[in-house]
Amino acid sequence: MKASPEHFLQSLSHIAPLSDEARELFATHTTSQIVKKGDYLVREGQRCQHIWLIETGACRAFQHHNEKEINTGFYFENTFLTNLNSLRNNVTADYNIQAIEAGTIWKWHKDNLFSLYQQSSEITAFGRQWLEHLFIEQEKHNQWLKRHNPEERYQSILTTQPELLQRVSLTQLSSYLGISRETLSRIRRRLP
Amino acid sequence: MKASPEHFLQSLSHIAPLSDEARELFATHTTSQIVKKGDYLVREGQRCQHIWLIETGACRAFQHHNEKEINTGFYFENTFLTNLNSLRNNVTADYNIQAIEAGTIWKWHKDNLFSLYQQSSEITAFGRQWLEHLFIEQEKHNQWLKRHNPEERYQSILTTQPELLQRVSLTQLSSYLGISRETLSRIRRRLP
DNA sequence: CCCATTATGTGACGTTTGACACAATTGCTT
DNA sequence: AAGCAATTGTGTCAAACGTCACATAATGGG
Repeated sequence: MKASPEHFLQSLSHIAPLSDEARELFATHTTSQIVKKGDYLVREGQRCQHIWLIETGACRAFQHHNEKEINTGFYFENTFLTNLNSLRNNVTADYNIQAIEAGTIWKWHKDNLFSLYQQSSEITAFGRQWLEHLFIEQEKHNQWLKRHNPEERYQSILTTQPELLQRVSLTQLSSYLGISRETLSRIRRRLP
Repeated sequence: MKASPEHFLQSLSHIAPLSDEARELFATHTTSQIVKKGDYLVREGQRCQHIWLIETGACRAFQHHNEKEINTGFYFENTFLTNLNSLRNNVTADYNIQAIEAGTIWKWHKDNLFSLYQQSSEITAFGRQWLEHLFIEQEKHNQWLKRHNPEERYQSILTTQPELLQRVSLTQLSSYLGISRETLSRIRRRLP
């Protein structure tokens, strides 16, 4: 099997199933792209035109605020990412998406995506279910932020996504946790 | 036109259009319900079986944590609400949905909803677009929590959703802002 | 392999927040 | 209208956090 996103889409079947035909249709409209560390997929102020699927590598979403960078999400292999607000509502992006590791990604132009939705009700159903999944994750993240204090948030990263610490700098992680770099450093010192 | 959710669905057309036929199909599978202040639509530990549409009144989503209540969302007229994780994945709910004002709501059972998705690709497309909208709102809310300090968060509520202060207690609002009741009280004192 | 650059740790200090206790106010019920 | 319960405000104090400054460690390019 030549490299393609089809294998990934199949692995998603527990979240949102797709027939072989729909998967192939989806895969024929994508192109591969190599990204270097630091490359931007979208910048604040631009209009986002694609959705991406990370084959290898990692990306972050962040926005500038008061001379600092606020990291709002980290994305790794086999995840979709896009600036949905910009893509869907044709407005300028209010956050950046940047590669933090070199790698390769698949991309779909939004015109192709919308066309696929119209061609295949199965792909639309896939989109709905995928968005349900995304929404639920986002809602959980939201509750997590409000329910836990900084130390608890760091602890839960340690236990539930330890790989994050291997692939993301502590400076980036600190703003994701909603605290300063120094506070994160001190939390790490006083934990086992 | 007799009371029905159809009028509301039409008003959503800028977010997600529905034909007259699909709207009517959607509306024929709903039932009306009267809720009193304090009624629960879902409790933690139960399985959520419905989606609701608020015609009049207001609801909140909250979870218990360390003897306190963390409010994670407030919902008013003409908005859908459900515990999507519980509804979709058939797991027990990890947060409550409760009416905070008396009113009337429309409800759809999840079996009906899933059946409607299968009957009408237009309703599936509506679901996808509605979820896109929900995801974007949730994502913005997350960024807002990380970007602003408590005082800025309260300020932005004042300017962008002043009605929230009329319909939600300050105790409830404080946990939504991620701060204690007392801190919110002091922020209010030192602002004009 | 060395040096420059970046990332991370730490000390000091002022500010903010949370927790607890209690007072004042509001709102609802009878 | 009175009285009770719930909500909101406030005083005090300790703990947590942010900021600034600088030290140390790790990384990467030439």
